[in-house]
Amino acid sequence: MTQRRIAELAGVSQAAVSLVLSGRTDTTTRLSDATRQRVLDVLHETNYEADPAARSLAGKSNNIVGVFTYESAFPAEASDFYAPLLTGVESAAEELGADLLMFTSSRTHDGPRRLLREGSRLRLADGCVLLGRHMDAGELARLVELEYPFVAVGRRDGDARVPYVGADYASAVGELVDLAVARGHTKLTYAALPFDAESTRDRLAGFVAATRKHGVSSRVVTRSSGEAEKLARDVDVHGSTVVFVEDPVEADRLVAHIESEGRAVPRDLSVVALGEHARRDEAARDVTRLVAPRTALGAEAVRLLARIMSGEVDESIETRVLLPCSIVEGSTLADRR
Amino acid sequence: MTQRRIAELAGVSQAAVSLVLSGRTDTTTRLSDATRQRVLDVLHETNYEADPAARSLAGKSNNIVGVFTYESAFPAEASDFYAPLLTGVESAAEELGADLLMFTSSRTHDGPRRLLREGSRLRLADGCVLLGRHMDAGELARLVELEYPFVAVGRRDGDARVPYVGADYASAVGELVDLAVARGHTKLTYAALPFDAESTRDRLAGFVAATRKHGVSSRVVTRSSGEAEKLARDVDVHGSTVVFVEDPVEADRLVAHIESEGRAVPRDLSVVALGEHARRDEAARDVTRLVAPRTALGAEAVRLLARIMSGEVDESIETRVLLPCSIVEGSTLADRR
DNA sequence: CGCTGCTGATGATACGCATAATCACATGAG
DNA sequence: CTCATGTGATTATGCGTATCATCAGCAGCG
Repeated sequence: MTQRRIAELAGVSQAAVSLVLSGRTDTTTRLSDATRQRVLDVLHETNYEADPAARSLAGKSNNIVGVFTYESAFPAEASDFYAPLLTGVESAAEELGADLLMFTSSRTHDGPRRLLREGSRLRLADGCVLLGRHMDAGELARLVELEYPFVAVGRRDGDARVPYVGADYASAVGELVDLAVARGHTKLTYAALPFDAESTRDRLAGFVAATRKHGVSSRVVTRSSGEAEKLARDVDVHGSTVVFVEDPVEADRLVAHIESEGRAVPRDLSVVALGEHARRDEAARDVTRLVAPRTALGAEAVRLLARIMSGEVDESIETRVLLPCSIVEGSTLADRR
Repeated sequence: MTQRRIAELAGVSQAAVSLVLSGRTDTTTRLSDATRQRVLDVLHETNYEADPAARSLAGKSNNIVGVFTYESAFPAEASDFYAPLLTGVESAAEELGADLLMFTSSRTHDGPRRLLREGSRLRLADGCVLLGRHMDAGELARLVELEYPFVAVGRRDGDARVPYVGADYASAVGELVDLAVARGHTKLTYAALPFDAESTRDRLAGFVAATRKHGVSSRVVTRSSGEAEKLARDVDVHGSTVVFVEDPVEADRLVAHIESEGRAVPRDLSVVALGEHARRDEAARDVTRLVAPRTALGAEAVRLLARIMSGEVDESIETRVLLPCSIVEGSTLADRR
C-alpha cells in the first residue's frame, strides 16, 4: 500500500495524500476540506502508514531511538546492570511513541562492541542512547563530529560536547558522609575501586569535599575486589570507625569478614556502600548505602535525546544532567554519640 | 557520504560502486579487476556503509529483526518471562549480525499492544519475532496474508500457516506422568489454569495421553490462582496422591498450604509443577517440575526467522518447531512403591 | 570493409515519500 | 474585456541505492 494507491482510491494525486498526512496548513500548500476528508477516509479504511524507509530517504525522521550497549544486555550477568536502565528507556520510548533499535550486531570478533563499525546502520535511528560502563572516548568524539544526536548514560566529562544523563554520586556520597559525621564518626576510610571511570572519580570527589567540609580525619585506599581481609586490616591500622566501600559486593564481603572474626557490624565497625547490586541476597545485611536511580536514568536519557533530536538545542537546553541518588539508611552505620 | 561521492573519488560511475558493493560477478554485470580494486580502496578509506533506508527502498533487506512483545518487556514484573527469551533473541541476532528493532511504540491507550496498528513501521525490519502469552489470532492471520515474515514464540496451532517455535510441553508432562507412575502413583489430579492458551491445551494433552497410556486414574480440575485451599480439598476428595499444578506459583502456594495444615509434602501429597517462575525464592521447596527452554526458544525463533527471510521456505523447511523441556526432579514427588 | 560477439563501463529508471514549482480556474477590480 | 489575485490541486524533482538496458570500444572473422 503506497500513497499512489491511496491517491487512486481517493481520486487525487500522490502529493495530495502526502499533504494530508503531513497535516500542514500553510498558505503554500492548500487542500479543500472536502478532498482532505476524502483522503482521510481512505487512509482510515486502509490503515495506511508511510514507509519509514522512504520517509527517511526523503529527509524525515521516524521516531526510532537507537540503543547501543557496550556489552550484551540481556544475559543474567549483565542484566543486573542493564535491566533497570532498559526499563526506563523502554517506558520513555513508549511515551514518545518511539521504537527502539538495538544495535546488537556490532560485536567484533574479540573486543568489545564498537558503534561506528556499524557505519550508517546508525542512521536508521534518529538518535541513539549509549549504555555501558566503558565507552570509548574516541568514538564519542567522532559521534560529536558527525553531529549525530546521542546521549550517554553515565557521567562523561571528558569531552564537554558529550551530552549525558548521570547519577549525582558526589552529592549522595556527601550526604552519607554528613550522616556518618552526624552520628559521631570522626575517622573515615574510603575504599576505592581501582578503576578510572567517571563515576569513580565522582564518588571520591564527594567524599573528599564532605570530609574536608566537616574537618574530619579521612583516608583513601584503593582495593581490588576480593580483598576484604586486607581492607579490614587497613581500617584497623587507621583506627577508622566507618568504611565507605565503593563496590557494593565488596561491602557485603567486608561485613561477612568482620562478623566471621567475631566482631559485629556496626558495633565494632560501620560499613557504608556506595552503590547497590541488583542480585542482593535477601538474607544479607541491609547495608547503609546509596541507590542510583537507574530506571530514571534510562528514561531521562531518552527524553533528553528527544529534545536534542527535535532541534531544541539552542544553548538554553542543559545537555548534561545529573539525577539525585537515594539513600538507604540500612543497619550498618552505628550511632557513636 | 554517498555512492556518488565514492564514485567521484574513484573516477567511476555510481552504478559501478553499487556493483562492487553487491559483489556480484554475473555475465550481465562486469567490472575489470582494476576498477573494482580502485573502488574497493576508496570504500575502505572512507569507511562507507550504504544508507539502510535507501537500500530498503530499493528492495534490499537490512539484517534487522523486529521484536514485538505484547506487553512491556523490561519491567521487573514482566522480565521474569521476557528476559530469558530476549537473551536468546539477542544472542542469535548477534550471531547473524542482525540488529533488533523493538516495537515499543504500539501501545494503545488502554488495551494490549497491537502490532498492525504500527502499519509499515514493521517493514523496516526484514521480519519479526512475536513474543507474548496472548497473541491475537486475527493479527497473526493478517500477517500471514501480508506475506510478512514472522515467527511466533510459543505454540500456535490455530492457523496452520503460522510459523512458531514452542516448548514441547506435552512430552515433558508425559515424562513427569511416567515418573509419577514409576514411583507408584495411581491416582493423579491435574490442576489446570482457566485459560485457553495453546500451551495450556498442550500440557493437558500430554497429561491425558500419558495417564491413558498407563491406565491410571486421573482427574482434571480448573482452578484460578490463589485457590490453594480449594484445590487441596478437591485432591483429598478424589484421593489422589499427586497433583500436577500447571501454575508454578500456585504449586508453591499449595505446598505451603499443605504444610500449614500440619501435613507434609511429599509424604502426604506429592506436588508437580508444570513450569517455572524465574523469581523462585531460593528458600522455597525444590518442587519437582519441568523447565521450558526459554533462552533456546528465543534464539531458535530468530534462526528460523532468518531461514524464512532468506527465502528457503521451500516446503522442505519445518516452520513449526518444538524444543524439549527439561525436567527437574526436585523433592516433592514421593516414591510410593 | 562490414558484421558479429564480447568486454567494461555508464545512463536511466524505479523504489515511496516530501516538497517546491507550477498550473487551471474562478473571482473581483480596474 | 483584461489583468491581478487567490484558491485548489497537480506536476516535477530529489533523496541514495540496485539493476536493467544500453553504449563505446575492440577484436575476430568472413
